[in-house]
Amino acid sequence: MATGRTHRPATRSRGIPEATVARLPLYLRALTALSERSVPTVSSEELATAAGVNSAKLRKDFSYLGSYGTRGVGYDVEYLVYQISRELGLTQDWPVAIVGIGNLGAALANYGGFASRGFRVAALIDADPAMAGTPVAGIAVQHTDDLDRIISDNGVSIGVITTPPGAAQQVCDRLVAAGVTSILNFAPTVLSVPEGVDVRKVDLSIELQILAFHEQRKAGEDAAAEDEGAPPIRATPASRKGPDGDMPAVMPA
Amino acid sequence: MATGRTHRPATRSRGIPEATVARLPLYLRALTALSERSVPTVSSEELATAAGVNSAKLRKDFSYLGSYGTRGVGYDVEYLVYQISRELGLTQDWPVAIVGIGNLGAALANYGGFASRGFRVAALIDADPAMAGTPVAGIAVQHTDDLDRIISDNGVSIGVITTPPGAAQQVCDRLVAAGVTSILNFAPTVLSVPEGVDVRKVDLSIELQILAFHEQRKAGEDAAAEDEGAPPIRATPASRKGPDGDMPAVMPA
DNA sequence: CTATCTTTGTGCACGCGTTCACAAAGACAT
DNA sequence: ATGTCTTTGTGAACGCGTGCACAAAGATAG
Repeated sequence: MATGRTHRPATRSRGIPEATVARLPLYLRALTALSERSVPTVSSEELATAAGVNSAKLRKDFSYLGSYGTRGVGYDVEYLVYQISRELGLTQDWPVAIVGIGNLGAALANYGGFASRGFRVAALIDADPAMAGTPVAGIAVQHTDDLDRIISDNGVSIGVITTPPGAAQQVCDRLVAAGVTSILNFAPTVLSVPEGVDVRKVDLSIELQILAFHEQRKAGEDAAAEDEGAPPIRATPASRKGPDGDMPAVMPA
Repeated sequence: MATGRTHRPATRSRGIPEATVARLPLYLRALTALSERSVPTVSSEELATAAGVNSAKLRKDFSYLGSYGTRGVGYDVEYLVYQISRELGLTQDWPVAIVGIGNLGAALANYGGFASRGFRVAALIDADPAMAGTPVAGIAVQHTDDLDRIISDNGVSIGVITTPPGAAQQVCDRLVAAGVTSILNFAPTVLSVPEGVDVRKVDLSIELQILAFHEQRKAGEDAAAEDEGAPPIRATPASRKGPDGDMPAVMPA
């Protein structure tokens, strides 16, 4: 039974803030584009606009990595690409395992941007025996029974969960038990992991709901101010699937 | 030429902080699960652990919505589900258009959690003429040429971009011109949008890179402290596709 | 060698978010 | 009616992240 520990563990390992780490990939992408255009140097102002951030923020971010700029000139593109890549750990190979080869899992396996920077889809795992052996994106799907061995054999430390929500926690536990210490979770579930395991979640539904909130705010400037002050009596928002009609209808406040 | 304005516009419309808005979907999900189990009330402590957050944080979040709890008892599940749904704008229907029906776009169209709460896939749009008319997830794909009309006819205000990165900005501009004011961007690009348009990005590559950073930190406690102090001379991280061999090799610091 | 000009690196202040800790409020038993 | 007990709601302190504004550094020209 996993105790609800979902904190990101030891984010601030030493120095370099989490917010900066989250922006480094943005900088790296912009720098790579410049590198492909053979641009030798770039100023903080140019790079900041390319990455969509403030220039002061960018300079402060880079200051955590070291003094890699030249005053009056800017930053050397190639050198900075290498430094950020090294800092992010992209100079080494990261075998990744995707668990749950449904629509989304298959799409991720086929996603080109996946393997772009050091990440390599090392294994596809699914619980459906009928899928075992089926090639997806040129890789044969393997069965969940062999999960432990697959993770070990390939030295996978990063797992991607694209299973239905009901199976996510179980898959997560098995991945962690097999040695995975970083998990990218696409299932709409709160995963409980032991200390030392990182979990990042990608949740379409949440993103849409946040957008809907702002959208409502934008549209609500004129109309839709109907019952703002007086909350409606209806304690049943819709026909919820309750076993009996025993819904509270307390209506506090 | 879009000026690089990627700030989230007017997040703090009135009251309710952005961080709280981002957590409301989590609470809603946990509450819905409780509702389906016909649990009448729940304490902040229980709900907090179910949602994977701190109980004090949850109470403060709810305090922004109003005083919906009963001291000594907790929160009424059904009532809270309705209040949060209303606050997030989930009581109304949100037609969504997905642009770019590749692997990812098709997966999203088939994604069940999409239509779960008020969101309805109203249109699928792709630039490939060969795809026009092809049904994906039971919806016929339409061509980009009709984008403007499709958005208008269906009253779409939320667009999802799953195109290749090169086409993302152009698609974004067209969506905005057609009246879309909220965009969920899966393309690895920094989108420039005018004031009043919300953009949220989902970037697998960035998530993986952040995980790799922490992974490297975890693994780097024992070994991998090789050349920390002395950065390598190699200014060319790999064989970059430069037109000529004119790479700077400046090596500052 | 000196002056000027550009751009970095950063000290500082401010605002947001998180967490603690506790008083107020209500349920429940007697 | 009174007391006890549970749980909410929130004031206050703290820490992190952001942005301003400027001094230091180095390039470049004369």
